[in-house]
Amino acid sequence: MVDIQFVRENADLVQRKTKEKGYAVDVSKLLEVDVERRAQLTVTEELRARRNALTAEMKGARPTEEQIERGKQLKDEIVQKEATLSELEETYTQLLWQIPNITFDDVPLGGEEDSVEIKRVGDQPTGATDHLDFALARDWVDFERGAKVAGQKFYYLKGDLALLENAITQFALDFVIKKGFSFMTVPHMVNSRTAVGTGFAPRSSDQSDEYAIEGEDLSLIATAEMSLTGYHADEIIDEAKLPLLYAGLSPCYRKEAGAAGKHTRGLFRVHQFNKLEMYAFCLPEQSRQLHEMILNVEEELWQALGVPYHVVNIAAGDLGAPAAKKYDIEYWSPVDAKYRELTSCSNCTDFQARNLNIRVRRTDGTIEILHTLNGTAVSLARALVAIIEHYQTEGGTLEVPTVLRPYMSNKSQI
RNA sequence: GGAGGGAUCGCCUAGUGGUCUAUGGCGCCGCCUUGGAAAGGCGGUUUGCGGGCAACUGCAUCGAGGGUUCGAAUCCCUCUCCCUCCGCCA
Repeated sequence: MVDIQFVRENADLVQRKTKEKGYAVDVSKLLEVDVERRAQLTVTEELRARRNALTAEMKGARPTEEQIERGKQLKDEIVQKEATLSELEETYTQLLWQIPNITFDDVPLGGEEDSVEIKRVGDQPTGATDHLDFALARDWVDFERGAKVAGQKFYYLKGDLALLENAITQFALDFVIKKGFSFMTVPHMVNSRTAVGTGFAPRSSDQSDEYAIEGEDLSLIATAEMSLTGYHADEIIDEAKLPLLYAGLSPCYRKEAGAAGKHTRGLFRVHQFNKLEMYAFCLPEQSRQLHEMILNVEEELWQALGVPYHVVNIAAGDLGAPAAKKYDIEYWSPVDAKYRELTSCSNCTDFQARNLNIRVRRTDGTIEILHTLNGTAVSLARALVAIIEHYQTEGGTLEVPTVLRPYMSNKSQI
């Protein structure tokens, strides 16, 4: 959620930014409820103060009938006021949680088409075999049996392709560790507080892209970002320890509801894939720079893998609620002759951190909400698509990118 | 999955209905003392939301939520997590 203090002081700005992101939220209604709620809170607190005073008065001696009678009356009033208060709180919270994170001013306005290319690296070759046809011909992937065993969009990776996935993972892992990220494996399920707090599940309603475990307060993670964000929930971290850089490896589970019509062939959009995610907890004043740093790591990594790409500054209307700004790296697809999403890198500022109560204690003792960022190092299924499209040879084999060879028994071809 | 025991302000800890506006110790901060330090003494030290220029002050917070009561850290219920034992098991 956003900072209510900020909303109070910048109502017009918040309303505008919210609209730009495509959210229909009545900010003035929220502020109205906020005022009511605070007034009710004051009244309730005064009554509680009177109750406390009465209790103090009764200390030591046996309470008189008159005192108990006064206490009973106070209690009734308090119960009444508290009921009204909690109703107001609920309305208030509901409205507040509808407001998405405030975008930075360098985020382009508009929808998906309005995202801005800010950089292009590599050339734009065309004419390659589709990754699925290529992989099927080598018996590297089996969607039919995936469907038999689990359902549509589940798959087996086999043989050298499975080994290649492993090699990419190892390479990327070594790469980000050198960049200062601490590796960790993470829970593959999270509770609803974490799912909601990270912005992946709505606060009330089961409309979610996550797979929920029936009868449990658990969902399969859609990304390690969820587990990584929750890692420091309810903690106050000393300023000197920031930024904290983590890299989490996990499978990602997505229902991909509503993905019909989008590019869905083969491994590009599936229900389950592995991903190595970079994550940062940092001081508010560090997050802009760290965002660029994480993007830079992504770029270096994909340059090392030799895949042409461009970087896109995602437009406001295409941003998720938690992000203040997001860069996507899209690789050039020689099959489709266009750029396709490969990685993503978001600055969520204090939005997720406020939800999950993650704070920093400054050296002067003050406490504030810290900032969080996340960025894909490699999303393995898509990485395989990109590499198959770019490294196929005329002989029908796949050249192994140079940097991956040490992780592939030094093979140059598979 | 079963049985039992736990969860208190950074850490340890006292606390079975009003003297808890939560004890004591450790750590930390400030002051006194000192040539300087240590020891010692005095004071302070959870977090959140309010009021006040400030000194200061109100409410909440003893794992979470609900209940009983004039009054709950304390009693009751539900849940979460931790420990021990049993069962199961990579």
